[in-house]
Amino acid sequence: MTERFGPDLLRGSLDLMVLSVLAKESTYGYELQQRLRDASRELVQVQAGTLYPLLHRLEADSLIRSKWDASTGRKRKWYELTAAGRRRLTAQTKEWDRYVACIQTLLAPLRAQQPDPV
Amino acid sequence: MTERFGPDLLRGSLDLMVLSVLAKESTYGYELQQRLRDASRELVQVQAGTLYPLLHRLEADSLIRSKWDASTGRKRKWYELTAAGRRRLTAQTKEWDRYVACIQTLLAPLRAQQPDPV
DNA sequence: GCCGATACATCGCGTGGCAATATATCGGGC
DNA sequence: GCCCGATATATTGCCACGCGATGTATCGGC
Repeated sequence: MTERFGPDLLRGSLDLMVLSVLAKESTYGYELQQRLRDASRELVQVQAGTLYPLLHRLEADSLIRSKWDASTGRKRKWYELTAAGRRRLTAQTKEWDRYVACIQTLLAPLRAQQPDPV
Repeated sequence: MTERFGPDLLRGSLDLMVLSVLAKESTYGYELQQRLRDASRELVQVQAGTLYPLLHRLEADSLIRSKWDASTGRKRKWYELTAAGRRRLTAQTKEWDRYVACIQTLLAPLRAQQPDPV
């Protein structure tokens, strides 16, 4: 039962995660939160005070688009990716991969010294 | 010629990078900066205004230890890892690996949709 | 002597995750 | 009918930290 990831780690890729969830399927804030929690085995627990401002920010940047809808029973704010959002997602994924590869290289000699436990 | 990584990305792993450099070899601030720059092909360019406070922070947490020395020609503040620093490095590396694996899982369905260009 | 590289330091700014708090609605148990 | 916990969104203030700007000092080459 490992702890959830700290704020500094999340900072680098929360946007990416949210965009990727919305790329799979349009949804609303609260469910998005559950989705991230479940898909990460409780490791990514985005707080409400983080998520909603984040969504507003993405919308202000026209990366996502929102629409209030109560037809599914409850009044919810549904979000979907825009074309710009999809482009950003692609770019951000590439950026993330580059970053991971970079750190991997930096840590490589260290791992050689202390071989990783399989 | 890709751009250097943004502040939000670095936030998650700058400590880790600095600790890993010092694990290989004790050194001083300015050279540490060059080492990171070179080892990352210019992608990680830690600013002086970031590096020095960071080193002070690590030292305050007893993860590194410093010593002024001018015997190599110039007056420099040399840093080396403490035992606690080595332990932290190990822990932080594990945390990083877990995090990367987690994001990898979240992004997996996306990559399946849009297969990565070899 | 001047200038650029080396070397360390500090300040103020902006960003963004977080806890706390607020508000409203819904369904189930009693 | 009423209460309570889950659902659902929003805002506020706090704090950590990367960054640009700026300051200071030393060294070597021209």
